[in-house]
Amino acid sequence: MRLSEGVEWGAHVCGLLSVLPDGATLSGAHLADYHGVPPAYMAKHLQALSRAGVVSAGRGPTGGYRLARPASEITLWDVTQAIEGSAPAFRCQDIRTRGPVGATPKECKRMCGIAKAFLAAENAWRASLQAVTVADVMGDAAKDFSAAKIKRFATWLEDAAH
Amino acid sequence: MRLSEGVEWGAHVCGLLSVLPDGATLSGAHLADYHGVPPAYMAKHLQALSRAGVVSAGRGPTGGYRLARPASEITLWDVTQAIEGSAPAFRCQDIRTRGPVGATPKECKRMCGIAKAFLAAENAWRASLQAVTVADVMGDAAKDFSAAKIKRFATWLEDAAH
DNA sequence: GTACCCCTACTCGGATAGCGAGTGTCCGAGTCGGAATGG
DNA sequence: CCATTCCGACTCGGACACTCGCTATCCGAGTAGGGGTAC
Repeated sequence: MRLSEGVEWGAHVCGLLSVLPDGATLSGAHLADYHGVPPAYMAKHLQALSRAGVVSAGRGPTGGYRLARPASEITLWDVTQAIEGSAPAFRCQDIRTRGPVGATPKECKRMCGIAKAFLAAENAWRASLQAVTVADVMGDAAKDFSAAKIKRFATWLEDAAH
Repeated sequence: MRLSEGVEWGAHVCGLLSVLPDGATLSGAHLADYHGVPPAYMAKHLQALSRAGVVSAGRGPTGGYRLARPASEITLWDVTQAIEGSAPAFRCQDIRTRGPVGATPKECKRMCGIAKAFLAAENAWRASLQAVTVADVMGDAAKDFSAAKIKRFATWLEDAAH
Protein backbone atom coordinates (compact mmCIF):
# COMPACT_ATOMS: atom_id res chain seq x y z
CA MET A 1 0.00 0.00 0.00
CA ARG A 2 1.36 3.32 -0.97
CA LEU A 3 0.09 6.88 -0.73
CA SER A 4 0.63 9.04 -3.80
CA GLU A 5 3.49 11.47 -3.34
CA GLY A 6 1.18 14.15 -4.69
CA VAL A 7 -0.53 14.17 -1.30
CA GLU A 8 2.66 15.34 0.35
CA TRP A 9 3.13 17.99 -2.32
CA GLY A 10 -0.44 19.17 -1.89
CA ALA A 11 -0.06 19.48 1.85
CA HIS A 12 3.12 21.53 1.52
CA VAL A 13 1.50 23.72 -1.10
CA CYS A 14 -1.44 24.46 1.19
CA GLY A 15 0.99 25.29 3.96
CA LEU A 16 2.84 27.68 1.72
CA LEU A 17 -0.33 29.34 0.44
CA SER A 18 -1.55 29.77 4.00
CA VAL A 19 1.21 32.28 4.79
CA LEU A 20 0.61 34.45 1.76
CA PRO A 21 -0.52 38.06 2.32
CA ASP A 22 -4.25 38.50 1.88
CA GLY A 23 -5.26 38.48 -1.77
CA ALA A 24 -1.88 37.40 -3.07
CA THR A 25 -1.52 34.38 -5.36
CA LEU A 26 1.25 32.06 -6.50
CA SER A 27 1.44 30.44 -9.92
CA GLY A 28 1.83 26.72 -10.36
CA ALA A 29 5.31 27.21 -11.79
CA HIS A 30 6.42 29.13 -8.71
CA LEU A 31 4.89 26.57 -6.36
CA ALA A 32 6.78 23.82 -8.19
CA ASP A 33 10.00 25.80 -8.14
CA TYR A 34 9.68 26.47 -4.43
CA HIS A 35 9.39 22.76 -3.66
CA GLY A 36 11.89 21.62 -6.27
CA VAL A 37 9.50 19.38 -8.18
CA PRO A 38 8.55 19.07 -11.88
CA PRO A 39 6.25 22.00 -12.77
CA ALA A 40 4.02 20.03 -15.14
CA TYR A 41 3.36 17.31 -12.62
CA MET A 42 2.77 19.76 -9.81
CA ALA A 43 0.22 21.45 -12.08
CA LYS A 44 -1.68 18.20 -12.31
CA HIS A 45 -2.03 17.99 -8.54
CA LEU A 46 -2.93 21.65 -8.23
CA GLN A 47 -5.67 21.01 -10.72
CA ALA A 48 -7.03 18.25 -8.48
CA LEU A 49 -6.92 20.55 -5.46
CA SER A 50 -8.75 23.18 -7.45
CA ARG A 51 -11.46 20.75 -8.56
CA ALA A 52 -11.98 19.66 -4.97
CA GLY A 53 -12.41 23.26 -3.86
CA VAL A 54 -9.39 23.28 -1.56
CA VAL A 55 -7.64 26.02 -3.51
CA SER A 56 -9.10 28.50 -5.98
CA ALA A 57 -7.39 29.32 -9.24
CA GLY A 58 -7.26 32.55 -11.22
CA ARG A 59 -6.15 32.86 -14.82
CA GLY A 60 -4.22 35.45 -16.69
CA PRO A 61 -1.05 37.36 -15.81
CA THR A 62 -2.22 38.17 -12.28
CA GLY A 63 -3.70 34.72 -11.82
CA GLY A 64 -2.44 31.86 -9.69
CA TYR A 65 -3.54 29.80 -6.74
CA ARG A 66 -4.76 30.78 -3.29
CA LEU A 67 -6.51 28.90 -0.51
CA ALA A 68 -10.25 28.66 -1.06
CA ARG A 69 -10.93 29.02 2.69
CA PRO A 70 -8.99 29.73 5.86
CA ALA A 71 -6.14 27.34 6.62
CA SER A 72 -7.82 26.46 9.89
CA GLU A 73 -10.69 24.96 7.93
CA ILE A 74 -8.60 22.79 5.61
CA THR A 75 -7.71 19.40 7.03
CA LEU A 76 -5.08 16.99 5.77
CA TRP A 77 -7.94 14.66 4.92
CA ASP A 78 -9.35 17.28 2.55
CA VAL A 79 -6.00 17.39 0.76
CA THR A 80 -5.68 13.62 0.68
CA GLN A 81 -9.18 13.13 -0.64
CA ALA A 82 -8.68 15.80 -3.28
CA ILE A 83 -5.62 14.10 -4.73
CA GLU A 84 -6.14 10.41 -3.97
CA GLY A 85 -9.89 10.31 -4.40
CA SER A 86 -12.30 9.03 -1.82
CA ALA A 87 -12.34 5.35 -2.76
CA PRO A 88 -11.45 3.18 0.24
CA ALA A 89 -8.06 1.46 0.23
CA PHE A 90 -9.67 -1.85 1.13
CA ARG A 91 -12.09 -3.03 -1.54
CA CYS A 92 -14.00 -6.08 -0.43
CA GLN A 93 -14.38 -8.62 -3.20
CA ASP A 94 -16.83 -10.72 -1.23
CA ILE A 95 -14.85 -13.84 -1.87
CA ARG A 96 -16.95 -15.54 0.79
CA THR A 97 -19.63 -15.85 -1.89
CA ARG A 98 -17.30 -17.63 -4.30
CA GLY A 99 -15.98 -21.15 -4.51
CA PRO A 100 -17.68 -24.49 -3.87
CA VAL A 101 -18.84 -23.55 -0.37
CA GLY A 102 -19.69 -19.96 -1.25
CA ALA A 103 -22.20 -18.27 0.98
CA THR A 104 -25.62 -17.67 -0.53
CA PRO A 105 -26.99 -14.10 -0.61
CA LYS A 106 -29.27 -14.95 2.32
CA GLU A 107 -26.24 -15.79 4.41
CA CYS A 108 -24.63 -12.45 3.61
CA LYS A 109 -27.06 -10.03 5.12
CA ARG A 110 -24.40 -8.52 7.32
CA MET A 111 -21.13 -7.18 6.02
CA CYS A 112 -18.18 -9.54 6.04
CA GLY A 113 -16.37 -9.26 9.37
CA ILE A 114 -13.04 -8.83 7.65
CA ALA A 115 -14.28 -5.94 5.54
CA LYS A 116 -15.85 -4.41 8.60
CA ALA A 117 -12.57 -4.49 10.50
CA PHE A 118 -10.57 -3.03 7.63
CA LEU A 119 -13.06 -0.26 7.01
CA ALA A 120 -13.06 0.55 10.71
CA ALA A 121 -9.29 0.86 10.59
CA GLU A 122 -9.61 3.15 7.61
CA ASN A 123 -12.12 5.29 9.49
CA ALA A 124 -9.60 5.65 12.31
CA TRP A 125 -7.01 6.74 9.79
CA ARG A 126 -9.37 9.27 8.25
CA ALA A 127 -10.42 10.64 11.62
CA SER A 128 -6.80 11.17 12.52
CA LEU A 129 -6.22 13.19 9.37
CA GLN A 130 -9.42 15.15 9.81
CA ALA A 131 -8.19 16.28 13.21
CA VAL A 132 -5.19 18.11 11.75
CA THR A 133 -5.58 21.33 9.80
CA VAL A 134 -3.11 23.12 7.59
CA ALA A 135 -3.01 25.87 10.20
CA ASP A 136 -2.01 23.33 12.87
CA VAL A 137 0.84 22.05 10.74
CA MET A 138 2.16 25.51 9.94
CA GLY A 139 1.88 26.62 13.54
CA ASP A 140 3.97 23.65 14.54
CA ALA A 141 6.48 24.12 11.76
CA ALA A 142 6.92 27.81 12.52
CA LYS A 143 8.81 26.86 15.68
CA ASP A 144 11.66 25.58 13.55
CA PHE A 145 11.92 28.58 11.26
CA SER A 146 15.23 30.33 11.74
CA ALA A 147 15.54 34.05 11.10
CA ALA A 148 17.75 33.27 8.12
CA LYS A 149 15.11 31.07 6.53
CA ILE A 150 12.38 33.65 7.06
CA LYS A 151 14.55 36.23 5.34
CA ARG A 152 15.25 33.91 2.43
CA PHE A 153 11.56 33.19 2.16
CA ALA A 154 10.58 36.85 2.17
CA THR A 155 13.06 37.57 -0.60
CA TRP A 156 11.76 34.72 -2.73
CA LEU A 157 8.17 35.73 -2.12
CA GLU A 158 8.95 39.26 -3.26
CA ASP A 159 9.73 37.98 -6.74
CA ALA A 160 7.12 35.24 -6.93
CA ALA A 161 3.90 36.55 -5.47
CA HIS A 162 1.47 38.67 -7.39
CA MET B 1 -4.14 4.48 -2.27
CA ARG B 2 -5.06 0.89 -2.60
CA LEU B 3 -4.57 -2.15 -0.43
CA SER B 4 -3.49 -5.31 -2.23
CA GLU B 5 -6.34 -7.76 -2.65
CA GLY B 6 -3.98 -10.45 -1.37
CA VAL B 7 -4.55 -9.05 2.11
CA GLU B 8 -8.22 -9.97 1.92
CA TRP B 9 -7.34 -13.41 0.65
CA GLY B 10 -4.83 -13.91 3.42
CA ALA B 11 -7.35 -12.92 6.07
CA HIS B 12 -9.94 -15.33 4.72
CA VAL B 13 -7.35 -18.08 4.51
CA CYS B 14 -6.38 -17.60 8.14
CA GLY B 15 -10.04 -17.70 9.09
CA LEU B 16 -10.48 -20.95 7.23
CA LEU B 17 -7.36 -22.52 8.69
CA SER B 18 -8.50 -21.53 12.16
CA VAL B 19 -11.44 -23.92 12.06
CA LEU B 20 -9.43 -26.94 10.95
CA PRO B 21 -9.22 -29.94 13.30
CA ASP B 22 -6.02 -30.03 15.27
CA GLY B 23 -3.09 -31.17 13.17
CA ALA B 24 -4.95 -31.05 9.86
CA THR B 25 -3.60 -29.11 6.89
CA LEU B 26 -4.94 -27.70 3.63
CA SER B 27 -2.92 -27.42 0.44
CA GLY B 28 -2.56 -24.18 -1.44
CA ALA B 29 -4.61 -25.56 -4.31
CA HIS B 30 -7.50 -26.41 -2.00
CA LEU B 31 -7.36 -23.01 -0.31
CA ALA B 32 -7.51 -21.35 -3.70
CA ASP B 33 -10.37 -23.57 -4.83
CA TYR B 34 -12.33 -22.85 -1.67
CA HIS B 35 -12.13 -19.12 -2.25
CA GLY B 36 -12.54 -19.28 -6.00
CA VAL B 37 -9.25 -17.57 -6.84
CA PRO B 38 -6.33 -18.47 -9.14
CA PRO B 39 -4.25 -21.19 -7.42
CA ALA B 40 -0.87 -19.91 -8.59
CA TYR B 41 -1.51 -16.40 -7.32
CA MET B 42 -2.91 -17.64 -4.04
CA ALA B 43 0.28 -19.68 -3.65
CA LYS B 44 2.30 -16.49 -3.87
CA HIS B 45 0.45 -14.93 -0.97
CA LEU B 46 0.58 -18.12 1.09
CA GLN B 47 4.30 -18.04 0.57
CA ALA B 48 4.39 -14.54 2.03
CA LEU B 49 2.31 -15.62 5.01
CA SER B 50 4.67 -18.52 5.53
CA ARG B 51 7.78 -16.32 5.40
CA ALA B 52 6.23 -14.01 7.96
CA GLY B 53 5.55 -16.87 10.33
CA VAL B 54 1.77 -16.47 10.28
CA VAL B 55 1.19 -19.91 8.81
CA SER B 56 3.53 -22.88 8.74
CA ALA B 57 3.98 -25.00 5.64
CA GLY B 58 4.64 -28.70 5.25
CA ARG B 59 5.81 -30.38 2.07
CA GLY B 60 5.04 -33.67 0.48
CA PRO B 61 1.79 -35.59 0.03
CA THR B 62 0.60 -34.96 3.58
CA GLY B 63 1.86 -31.43 3.56
CA GLY B 64 -0.04 -28.16 3.36
CA TYR B 65 -0.66 -25.07 5.44
CA ARG B 66 -1.79 -24.60 9.01
CA LEU B 67 -1.78 -21.67 11.38
CA ALA B 68 1.58 -21.17 13.05
CA ARG B 69 -0.07 -20.10 16.34
CA PRO B 70 -3.57 -19.89 17.81
CA ALA B 71 -6.05 -17.76 15.87
CA SER B 72 -6.50 -15.57 18.92
CA GLU B 73 -2.85 -14.54 18.60
CA ILE B 74 -2.98 -13.59 14.91
CA THR B 75 -4.16 -10.06 14.23
CA LEU B 76 -5.29 -8.60 10.95
CA TRP B 77 -2.22 -6.40 11.13
CA ASP B 78 -0.01 -9.48 11.14
CA VAL B 79 -1.68 -10.64 7.94
CA THR B 80 -1.47 -7.20 6.35
CA GLN B 81 2.17 -6.78 7.22
CA ALA B 82 2.99 -10.26 5.93
CA ILE B 83 1.55 -9.57 2.49
CA GLU B 84 1.96 -5.82 2.04
CA GLY B 85 5.25 -5.42 3.83
CA SER B 86 5.85 -3.05 6.70
CA ALA B 87 6.83 0.03 4.70
CA PRO B 88 4.62 3.00 5.63
CA ALA B 89 2.08 4.18 3.06
CA PHE B 90 3.27 7.75 3.48
CA ARG B 91 6.91 8.15 2.49
CA CYS B 92 8.22 11.57 3.34
CA GLN B 93 10.44 12.97 0.62
CA ASP B 94 11.56 15.88 2.75
CA ILE B 95 10.69 18.32 0.03
CA ARG B 96 11.10 21.09 2.61
CA THR B 97 14.85 20.71 2.07
CA ARG B 98 14.57 21.24 -1.68
CA GLY B 99 14.07 24.31 -3.82
CA PRO B 100 15.50 27.80 -3.52
CA VAL B 101 14.30 28.29 0.06
CA GLY B 102 15.04 24.74 1.15
CA ALA B 103 15.59 24.22 4.84
CA THR B 104 19.14 23.51 5.91
CA PRO B 105 19.85 20.33 7.90
CA LYS B 106 20.12 22.42 11.07
CA GLU B 107 16.56 23.60 10.58
CA CYS B 108 15.28 20.03 10.23
CA LYS B 109 16.08 18.59 13.59
CA ARG B 110 12.45 17.71 14.19
CA MET B 111 10.40 15.68 11.80
CA CYS B 112 8.30 17.56 9.29
CA GLY B 113 4.89 18.28 10.79
CA ILE B 114 3.12 16.89 7.76
CA ALA B 115 4.98 13.61 7.92
CA LYS B 116 4.30 13.47 11.64
CA ALA B 117 0.56 13.84 11.10
CA PHE B 118 0.41 11.24 8.37
CA LEU B 119 2.45 8.75 10.32
CA ALA B 120 0.22 9.32 13.34
CA ALA B 121 -2.80 8.55 11.18
CA GLU B 122 -1.10 5.41 9.99
CA ASN B 123 -0.42 4.41 13.57
CA ALA B 124 -4.11 4.76 14.33
CA TRP B 125 -4.88 2.55 11.37
CA ARG B 126 -2.38 -0.05 12.47
CA ALA B 127 -3.63 -0.01 16.06
CA SER B 128 -7.14 -0.62 14.83
CA LEU B 129 -6.01 -3.67 12.88
CA GLN B 130 -3.90 -4.95 15.75
CA ALA B 131 -6.99 -4.94 17.95
CA VAL B 132 -8.78 -7.51 15.81
CA THR B 133 -7.69 -11.14 15.74
CA VAL B 134 -8.60 -13.89 13.33
CA ALA B 135 -10.49 -15.55 16.19
CA ASP B 136 -12.56 -12.38 16.65
CA VAL B 137 -13.50 -12.29 13.00
CA MET B 138 -14.46 -15.95 12.88
CA GLY B 139 -16.47 -15.69 16.09
CA ASP B 140 -18.39 -12.85 14.56
CA ALA B 141 -18.86 -14.58 11.24
CA ALA B 142 -20.06 -17.80 12.86
CA LYS B 143 -23.30 -16.06 13.77
CA ASP B 144 -24.23 -15.95 10.10
CA PHE B 145 -23.44 -19.59 9.34
CA SER B 146 -26.56 -21.46 8.43
CA ALA B 147 -26.85 -25.18 9.11
CA ALA B 148 -26.82 -25.78 5.35
CA LYS B 149 -23.54 -23.98 4.91
CA ILE B 150 -21.93 -25.83 7.79
CA LYS B 151 -22.94 -29.12 6.21
CA ARG B 152 -21.57 -28.07 2.82
CA PHE B 153 -18.36 -27.02 4.50
CA ALA B 154 -17.99 -30.30 6.38
CA THR B 155 -18.47 -32.24 3.16
CA TRP B 156 -15.89 -30.18 1.34
CA LEU B 157 -13.45 -30.44 4.21
CA GLU B 158 -13.78 -34.23 4.17
CA ASP B 159 -12.26 -34.33 0.70
CA ALA B 160 -9.76 -31.54 1.10
CA ALA B 161 -8.12 -31.82 4.49
CA HIS B 162 -5.27 -34.16 5.24
C1' DG C 1 7.07 -62.92 5.70
C1' DT C 2 9.91 -58.99 6.31
C1' DA C 3 13.06 -55.30 5.61
C1' DC C 4 15.03 -52.32 2.42
C1' DC C 5 15.03 -49.39 -1.55
C1' DC C 6 13.32 -46.85 -5.30
C1' DC C 7 9.82 -44.41 -7.53
C1' DT C 8 5.85 -41.71 -8.05
C1' DA C 9 2.76 -38.30 -6.76
C1' DC C 10 2.03 -34.51 -4.25
C1' DT C 11 3.55 -30.44 -1.83
C1' DC C 12 5.78 -25.68 -1.42
C1' DG C 13 9.22 -22.09 -3.25
C1' DG C 14 11.29 -18.84 -6.25
C1' DA C 15 11.90 -16.94 -10.92
C1' DT C 16 9.31 -15.23 -14.92
C1' DA C 17 5.52 -12.43 -18.20
C1' DG C 18 1.32 -9.10 -18.45
C1' DC C 19 -1.40 -5.19 -17.14
C1' DG C 20 -3.04 -0.98 -14.79
C1' DA C 21 -2.51 2.91 -11.81
C1' DG C 22 0.56 6.41 -10.73
C1' DT C 23 4.24 9.41 -12.77
C1' DG C 24 5.72 12.75 -15.89
C1' DT C 25 4.99 15.79 -19.94
C1' DC C 26 3.04 18.59 -23.48
C1' DC C 27 0.05 21.76 -25.96
C1' DG C 28 -4.41 24.30 -26.26
C1' DA C 29 -8.10 27.54 -23.87
C1' DG C 30 -8.77 31.57 -21.33
C1' DT C 31 -7.69 36.15 -19.28
C1' DC C 32 -5.61 40.35 -17.79
C1' DG C 33 -2.38 44.27 -18.60
C1' DG C 34 -0.22 47.32 -21.45
C1' DA C 35 1.20 49.44 -25.67
C1' DA C 36 -0.19 51.49 -29.90
C1' DT C 37 -3.40 54.37 -32.29
C1' DG C 38 -6.91 57.51 -33.57
C1' DG C 39 -9.86 61.25 -32.06
C1' DC D 1 -4.30 64.34 -23.49
C1' DC D 2 -7.64 60.61 -23.31
C1' DA D 3 -10.49 56.67 -24.74
C1' DT D 4 -10.48 52.64 -27.49
C1' DT D 5 -8.66 48.74 -29.56
C1' DC D 6 -5.55 45.25 -30.34
C1' DC D 7 -1.80 42.44 -29.13
C1' DG D 8 1.06 39.76 -26.33
C1' DA D 9 2.43 37.29 -22.35
C1' DC D 10 1.14 34.76 -18.69
C1' DT D 11 -2.08 31.73 -16.40
C1' DC D 12 -4.74 27.31 -15.75
C1' DG D 13 -6.97 23.01 -17.79
C1' DG D 14 -7.29 18.71 -20.06
C1' DA D 15 -5.23 15.18 -23.26
C1' DC D 16 -1.12 12.28 -24.26
C1' DA D 17 3.46 8.89 -23.33
C1' DC D 18 6.24 6.24 -19.85
C1' DT D 19 7.48 3.46 -15.62
C1' DC D 20 6.99 0.78 -11.74
C1' DG D 21 4.34 -2.28 -8.73
C1' DC D 22 0.54 -5.42 -8.35
C1' DT D 23 -1.50 -9.31 -10.84
C1' DA D 24 -1.06 -13.71 -12.73
C1' DT D 25 1.58 -17.77 -14.16
C1' DC D 26 4.87 -21.50 -14.75
C1' DC D 27 8.47 -24.69 -13.67
C1' DG D 28 11.96 -26.54 -10.38
C1' DA D 29 13.17 -28.29 -5.35
C1' DG D 30 11.84 -31.20 -1.71
C1' DT D 31 9.31 -34.85 0.89
C1' DA D 32 6.27 -38.53 2.45
C1' DG D 33 4.08 -42.61 1.35
C1' DG D 34 3.45 -46.85 -1.29
C1' DG D 35 4.80 -50.57 -4.24
C1' DG D 36 8.30 -53.69 -5.74
C1' DT D 37 12.21 -56.63 -4.90
C1' DA D 38 15.72 -59.17 -2.65
C1' DC D 39 16.73 -61.81 1.33
